[in-house]
Amino acid sequence: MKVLFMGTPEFAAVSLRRLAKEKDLRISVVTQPDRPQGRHMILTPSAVKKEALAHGFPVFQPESLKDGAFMETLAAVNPDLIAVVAYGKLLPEYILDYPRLGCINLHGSLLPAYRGAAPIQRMVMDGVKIYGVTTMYMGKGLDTGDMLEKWSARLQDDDDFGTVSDRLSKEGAELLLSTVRKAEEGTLHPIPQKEEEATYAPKIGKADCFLNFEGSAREAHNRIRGLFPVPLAYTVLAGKTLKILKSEIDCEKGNGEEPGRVLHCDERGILVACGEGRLRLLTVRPEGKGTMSAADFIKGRGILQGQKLGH
RNA sequence: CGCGGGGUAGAGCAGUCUGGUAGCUCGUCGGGCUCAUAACCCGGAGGUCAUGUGGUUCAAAUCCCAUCCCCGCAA
Repeated sequence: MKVLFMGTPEFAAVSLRRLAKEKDLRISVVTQPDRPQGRHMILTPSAVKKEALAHGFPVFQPESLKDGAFMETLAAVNPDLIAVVAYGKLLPEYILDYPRLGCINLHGSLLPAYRGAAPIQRMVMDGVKIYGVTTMYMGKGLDTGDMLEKWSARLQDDDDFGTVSDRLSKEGAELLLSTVRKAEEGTLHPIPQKEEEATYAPKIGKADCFLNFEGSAREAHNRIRGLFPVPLAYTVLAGKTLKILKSEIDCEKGNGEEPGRVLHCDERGILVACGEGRLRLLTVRPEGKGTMSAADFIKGRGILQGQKLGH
């Protein structure tokens, strides 16, 4: 069976790696063009491209899917099925209609909740009870297609974006393979999404990462772990950004203290008043410095107690 | 070559502008105080100041040059 795999980040590369173990699949890969990335704007290939090259799969990196050039590529590859995982662009209708067995997408949430670009971060930031992944036939809209298979688990207190993403990429890869096999056999049972239950998970922006402690301690804690290990939540201390990597909830009840005020500093961390409850910062990264425990941050910088975080 | 901050004792920092004996907080080791202690007091050990056996100088953590590494912004 000829499969065209479309994906870009590491989350997608895990699925590609899994499919690559299936010797009967003839895989071609489409991924985003290399982009200048990082501190020195170095042209960097996507995680999926690296994975594809490691297996010797043909790789295509069209700037656009809408012009004629990609039509020729599609015709040349002539896939029986297209598998899409976090590719980063909506597919035009002619592609959706092309493969005989359809276009199957792996999405990082339990649809119809958290449609969109950043479902995993948003699930953790919202502190959902159950998280999961869904495979679906791709529709014209954003993550609107009929659902095929799901996998889910309970969100643990110590989970963060990193652990959940890691788990979902692995379980999602198995789920995608399962769905691909069932598509091949013709044993899938598509279930339409209930539009009225749909929610959206837009891309994470800078504003999503800012923490001013005005919400509850639990909200702040969920934001911090939902953004760990990237791109990280941050606040502002004395005019400089302070990234926050780890935290714990000290208490959840309101106590009328000014949000963002540093109440106490000791070897356990930095205790901060929130709109509701108190949060203890455990691991931070000051501007221009490396990651350090909050206790280390306190040393050498004098007392932080009474200072205000967030502006 | 996108812009910028940083690399000093096990950890976190000051000292660099204005070259001249290596400092602070904590940890660690020893001693003291105490019914006792994570508290307090006294003392000790621990540093080629990222790298170059680079340049300038009577003298370099400090000024100049090159390289490596970490981080913030931007994308």
